Amino acid sequence: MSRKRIRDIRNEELIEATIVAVHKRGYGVVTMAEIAREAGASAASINYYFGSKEGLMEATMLHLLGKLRRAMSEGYATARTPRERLYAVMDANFADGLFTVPQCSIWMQFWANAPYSTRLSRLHRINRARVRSHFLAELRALLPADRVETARQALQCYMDGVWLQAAQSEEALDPDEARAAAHRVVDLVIP
Amino acid sequence: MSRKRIRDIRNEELIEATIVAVHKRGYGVVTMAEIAREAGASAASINYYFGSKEGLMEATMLHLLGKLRRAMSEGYATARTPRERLYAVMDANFADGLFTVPQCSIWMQFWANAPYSTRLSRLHRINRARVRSHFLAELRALLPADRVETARQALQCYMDGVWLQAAQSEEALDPDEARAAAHRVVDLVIP
DNA sequence: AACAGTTTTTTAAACGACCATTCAAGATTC
DNA sequence: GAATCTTGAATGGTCGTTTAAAAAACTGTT
Repeated sequence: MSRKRIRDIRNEELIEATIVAVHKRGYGVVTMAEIAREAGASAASINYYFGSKEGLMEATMLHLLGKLRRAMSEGYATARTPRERLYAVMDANFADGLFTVPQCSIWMQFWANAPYSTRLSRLHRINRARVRSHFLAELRALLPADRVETARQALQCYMDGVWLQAAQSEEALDPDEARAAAHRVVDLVIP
Repeated sequence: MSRKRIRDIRNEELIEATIVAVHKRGYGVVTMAEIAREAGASAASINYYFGSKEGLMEATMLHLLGKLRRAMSEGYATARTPRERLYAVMDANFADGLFTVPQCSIWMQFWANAPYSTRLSRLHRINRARVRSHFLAELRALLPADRVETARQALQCYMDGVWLQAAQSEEALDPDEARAAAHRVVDLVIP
């Protein structure tokens, strides 16, 4: 039990260090040594835990996807109407613990690199399909059928676009404001 | 004059090869040798023309930005009403010669890497500001002042989001359909 | 509490591969 | 014959991964 715990703690620490290091230096050029320094460990120990650099990156992506999935489940649990659930999908993407520059940044990097890794692109496709089906389910209850698809594209692309911009930001983000803006966009699309 | 011509031809060829090679292999991992092979030249000759890998990448980005700027100017020239000009901004982003998988892909890669290069991020900021001011100018003529900013965010982020998705596509893109979808989104936001 | 044996964790150093860039010599164009 | 262009080979450096050995953590026994 205690043995298991150590492994989990190290995993978490190394993944957090990966997020920070990738944000600081960029996915393409960050080195194992830099990630290790960020975590106060050695490059060799990262390989001990994750097998390879690619394994570390995949684990980091899984970690972020899990965070996003949990944030969305929580929101869904309390939302009662289709519109509230639509807000909830948005809010999950702009949740306090998720909508930070380093995380938007690393998400962008993964996104850009997903086409070159079958494992990453698989994770990516699954996540996108889930968001998509959530949007469709709620929009069908709010709009006539012939306007659902356009609204879905508008909202889903909006979310992606906000993250894309956020990754470029030089100041800290304001999740509250982001959620408020997202609600305004929802209200614009579905009066 | 003829000497000048050769240099221009080579520049163009090498930049096109760069776009294809970066699309195939990824910005972070593509090598000079791969770009050279794509162009049917040697890695050394790329350095002869562009000085360094970073110089080549910057020139490629400038090339793409120029394309986008020209596409937008053309559209603006014929558009007569604010709504038509709004369509024109969208159409420029989804123009036939621009909205292809390799170009969306490389754009994404540059985007992801812009924060780590002062030169790239500068180009990026300038382009974004120009698109933004175009949007604002037209939207102010179409909407009450208190709804302009929300509409601008919705449309600009939508554009970014579409590119982001397009970069992941495994099939060829359909610029016609993309423009039609963009028009529908404009109509959704500005009834 | 102390100790010896076992397992898990850590890292310094070595390895091997890869890559951007330079350079000098040759090819091409004017 | 001079200027421009091209490239094979050499250079110098970087990085991911492996390895072997040490350190630390744990276990059961006395």
